[in-house]
Amino acid sequence: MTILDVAAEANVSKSTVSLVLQGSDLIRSETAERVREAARKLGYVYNRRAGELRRKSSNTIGVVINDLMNPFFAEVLVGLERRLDDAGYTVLMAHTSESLERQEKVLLTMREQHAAGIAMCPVLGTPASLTRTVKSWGIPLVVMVRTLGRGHYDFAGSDNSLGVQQATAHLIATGHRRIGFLGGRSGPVLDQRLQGYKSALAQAGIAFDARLVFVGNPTRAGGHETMQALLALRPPVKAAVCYNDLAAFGALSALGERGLRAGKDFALMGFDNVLDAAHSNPPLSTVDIRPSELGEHAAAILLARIEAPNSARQQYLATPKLVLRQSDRQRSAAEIERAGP
Amino acid sequence: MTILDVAAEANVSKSTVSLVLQGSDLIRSETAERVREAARKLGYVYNRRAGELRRKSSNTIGVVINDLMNPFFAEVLVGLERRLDDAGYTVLMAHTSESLERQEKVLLTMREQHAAGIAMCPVLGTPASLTRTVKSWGIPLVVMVRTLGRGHYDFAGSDNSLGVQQATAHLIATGHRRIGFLGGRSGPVLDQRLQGYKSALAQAGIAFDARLVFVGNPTRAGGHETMQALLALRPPVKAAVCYNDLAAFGALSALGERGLRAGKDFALMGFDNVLDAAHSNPPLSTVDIRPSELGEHAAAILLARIEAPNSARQQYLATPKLVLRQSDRQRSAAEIERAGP
DNA sequence: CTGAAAGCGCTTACAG
DNA sequence: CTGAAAGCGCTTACAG
Repeated sequence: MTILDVAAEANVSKSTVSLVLQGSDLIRSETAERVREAARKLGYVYNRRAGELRRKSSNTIGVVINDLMNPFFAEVLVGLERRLDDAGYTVLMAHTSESLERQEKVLLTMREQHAAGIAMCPVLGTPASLTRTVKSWGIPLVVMVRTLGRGHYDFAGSDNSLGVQQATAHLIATGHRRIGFLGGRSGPVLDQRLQGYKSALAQAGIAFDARLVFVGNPTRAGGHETMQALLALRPPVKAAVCYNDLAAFGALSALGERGLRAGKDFALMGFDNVLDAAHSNPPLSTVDIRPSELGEHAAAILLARIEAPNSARQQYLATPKLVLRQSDRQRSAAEIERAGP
Repeated sequence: MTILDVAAEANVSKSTVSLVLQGSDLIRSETAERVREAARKLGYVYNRRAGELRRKSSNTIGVVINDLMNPFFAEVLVGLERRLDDAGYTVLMAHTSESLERQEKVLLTMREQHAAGIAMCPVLGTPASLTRTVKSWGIPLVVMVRTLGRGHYDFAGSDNSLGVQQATAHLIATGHRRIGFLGGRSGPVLDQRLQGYKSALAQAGIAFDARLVFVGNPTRAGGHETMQALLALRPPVKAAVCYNDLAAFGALSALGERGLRAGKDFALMGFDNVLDAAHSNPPLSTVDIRPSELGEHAAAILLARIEAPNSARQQYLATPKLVLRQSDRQRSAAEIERAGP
């Protein structure tokens, strides 16, 4: 079932069929209608592969995600996909599970498929040179969430430093001076967020205390563990900002196990504002970087790059916005101090 | 940069290059090595599109997911992708957001791309005839999670009725007789789960009370709302089984807002056992259907179907297993009754 | 073991 | 406005 069959059915040449299928206005409308009718009748389906081979173009865009289990990335992906779909592209999704090996494999596949572009959240430990490598393949690339060195590449992410600074400053403003930092694996994002934490402390004239920083996995389990460690400290710490919402959820769970409740006995801030944050127990106060919007911006950047391969470098940095729900509320620090552990 | 360039570089014909690239043993190893060396030197990259066009085969498998924001589906997807990747396939992922229109569009794209197979969680309201339609395209299909009528198609899902029955029976065994059912949008899965709820009640000689069933969205927000509605009932209800974990998380949140805690003041059961359930506040007791394993089984079924298009119908129904963490624990029903609302 | 030739299903100048 | 012809980069019988 090819264009030739349709041509025969409609009594035209295959060029005519091709033109009609592309919506060209070179063809008289009666002829076009006859062709469309024939295609419909025969149940013809376009062979995109053949078309793309000939035209040397592609309408698929590769998206590589490092951790789908984290709702943050799932939300980014959904935004990205929505935008790409609207633009008529198809997404070839690949999941790397933080494995560099898988990432390389996946990138090769996308190259073999002649992806029209690639959007990727690089795996931790990705060499900064990767942006150049992909560029050398002639495939437009947008890096998401995690920066990849100081190179010259399109990027969509968030102002991590500013966000954590705001969260920390908020906690300070409500009376806390000993504030923990929980979760986060080493990488550019952790560096940036810790940076924000430190600068908020500095601005308030509070000395940075490395013993209050607990690095772990940026997962629920990691948040749970690090909160347990934090709670073991004496004198007790009553406030913390988390690397991300996922860690905060784990922290909420650890607090609950001790009979403590964020928003009453403890002040806790997340980061990301994933959808789940609105209905955690208690609802999480966090830093909103609008994940799905981030994905949409990444898509827009990539599409623009495809249009204009040599235009200036593009960048989207979500401006963080505090959203205060319940986990940060509490009795005043003085009250908590009086109440004791 | 094609096979012809490599052929020239290695002083062989392009057929030879093709054979070498396919790992054929028809070629003398010295020649093969020379070819591989030339390819490496020139930075040759295989044009999969051309190869597939000629061979009339494909190594991409379409995966259509209805709701990526639900971690359950994200986990299914991860399992599926892992297995497909191991088998050398590439996944073309599409997200339908419960839109029938998008589902049709996405399916057409997969057809145009000549997907080697399709794995899909159908959107609510998908006509049962879809399985036949896809079959008529000659594309192997495995349906996941939601059944599509009584047709003859490969399926991977879970025994929903049995799972909810176990959860409900567990609550009954711990002394409850008035048990709510929360969340779930109408569709085959809800029917099956409600069925399990009813049969557990029936087995215990408890009359079904429609006023205890609150249907809503199978989301956190839905769980939150329906729990609020349940809590408004008089006399108070102290136990509920949820449509899924997501609804249970929302329910946990609603309880918390009232100063209630599941596992102490209320007995709550989820369904799915998503990763998050281990670290919710409190950790959720639920019905484990091993989501990522479900995805792996779906992949295996699809791969088997691709191998043997005419073999017997395949089916995987995850056997549910109760996992009791904390949300179901509580003072005995008698104690709760005595304590009052 | 290796090469010459046809063909997968399209698109795109080029004539007419 | 429409058709004949070449070609996208591969694979695969078929000779030799």
